[in-house]
Amino acid sequence: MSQQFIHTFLSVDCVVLGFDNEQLNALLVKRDVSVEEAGSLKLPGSLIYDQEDVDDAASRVLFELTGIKKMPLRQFRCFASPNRASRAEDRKWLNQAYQPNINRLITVAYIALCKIDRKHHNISKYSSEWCPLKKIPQMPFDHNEILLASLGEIQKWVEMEPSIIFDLLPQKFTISQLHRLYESIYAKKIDIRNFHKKVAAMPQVVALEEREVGVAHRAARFYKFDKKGYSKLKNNL
Amino acid sequence: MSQQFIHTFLSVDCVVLGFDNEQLNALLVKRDVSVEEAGSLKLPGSLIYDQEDVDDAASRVLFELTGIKKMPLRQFRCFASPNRASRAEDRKWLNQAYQPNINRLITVAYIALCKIDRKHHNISKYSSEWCPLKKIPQMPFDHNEILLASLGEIQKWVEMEPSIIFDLLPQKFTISQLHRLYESIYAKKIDIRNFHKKVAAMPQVVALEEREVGVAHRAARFYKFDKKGYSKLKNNL
DNA sequence: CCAAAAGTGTTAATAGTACACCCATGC
DNA sequence: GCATGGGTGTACTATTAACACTTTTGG
Repeated sequence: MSQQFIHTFLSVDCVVLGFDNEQLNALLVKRDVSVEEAGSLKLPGSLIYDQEDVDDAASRVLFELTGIKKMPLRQFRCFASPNRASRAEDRKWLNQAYQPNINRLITVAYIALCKIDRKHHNISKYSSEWCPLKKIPQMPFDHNEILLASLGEIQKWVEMEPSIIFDLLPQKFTISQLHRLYESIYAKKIDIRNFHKKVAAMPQVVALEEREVGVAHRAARFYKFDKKGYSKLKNNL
Repeated sequence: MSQQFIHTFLSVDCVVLGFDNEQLNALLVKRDVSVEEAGSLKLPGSLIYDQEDVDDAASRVLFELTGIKKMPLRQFRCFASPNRASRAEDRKWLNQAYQPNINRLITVAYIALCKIDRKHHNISKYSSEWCPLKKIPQMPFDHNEILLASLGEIQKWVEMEPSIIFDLLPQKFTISQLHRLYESIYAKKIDIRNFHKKVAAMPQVVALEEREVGVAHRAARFYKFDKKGYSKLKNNL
């Protein structure tokens, strides 16, 4: 009776998104062993420890693989198809990277938003790199599926908690950066005049005196996200 | 090295909500062994099988414990605190119900919406019963926490996919039933006249000729949810 | 002076909110 | 005839969507 129940390893995988003023990028790690068949780039992820909550594991793994700390991480789904780790090359890699005879692997997927200029040290045996969403290669396991699913989640997340979008932008940003970011996330055109109006109505976005320099057109004004103003706003609801 | 990674059982737990024209109820199961310390009512849930996806496991477990089939089930979070199954009475029950030495248990939580008049057979060694949300007892593991978390999810779910709310109502329902249901889910008063207007603007809610009989006041009109009209509407977007 | 992106207002349509009285029925 | 819940309309406000030209700057 008892062996019919699953007894398994559990992993976390993180979809870390960054914005390069043009498009959304995902942070992928390069595996040191060459498993060409399934591609060597994958989502940052690893097995969780024995006495560890999954949420803690996600933070830890992200730090270990990319050097990134204190990222807002959001759990969004458990991927548990019985076949998700059954391709020969994936099993081979699991055996090399962890231990033999991992028969099945269930993963809990997370999303995180990251400033793309943030340094991601290459701490471990992995190196990490930003990859534009349009150029995502074939990845091992169901990582392509996980990434795809995460894109729907981020829209919902931003709608629920609009302030997180500023985690994708540098400290100082222009309205058009913010505009392009909104257009990327919602994957649609947003009228620029209505957008200015909308931003003007956000007390947490404050204009700075500083402007762009050295651009071959009218210099754009910089804005910053005012966390304090934002929490005040929230508390007054 | 390898023993630091978790190697664990995995369960699913389902929060099944029903509406009795007054308030939301959760479907709980009664355990056959008496574990009084932690209460004998719990969320329907069980371990998943070796070759089973978690989503499939949720449907199966719900059927096995309550007799309910083909419920829209929505995964909403993985609960994995290292201590969630470490209370002595919970471990004792796990040992009795499944097998000895389950050291830790990670669960994937689901929400489902159910017509409360739907018969839930008492198929297994469990019997199931509806329990008003205001009278939920102390439950084992972190089931109280899971139930609480699910209530936030259902609001979001209904906003995203309003048609699911009709899964909580009988085939024929009155506007005030629907009204009370909205008020329960959003936990706030909704103006009845504006509500009538809102319902009138929903092409998928169609008025029937039939009315209530034998009530000590003006008889209310019945309405039904027109699935076809609804999908047509969605496809035209 | 030209290319390139920044910045700026008005109007119309839609959705949401507030609010109070008469109607039908059983007892 | 009275208690109980069913059903109805209007006016105000807020939000969203559509739409085009002038400004600044570097080259």
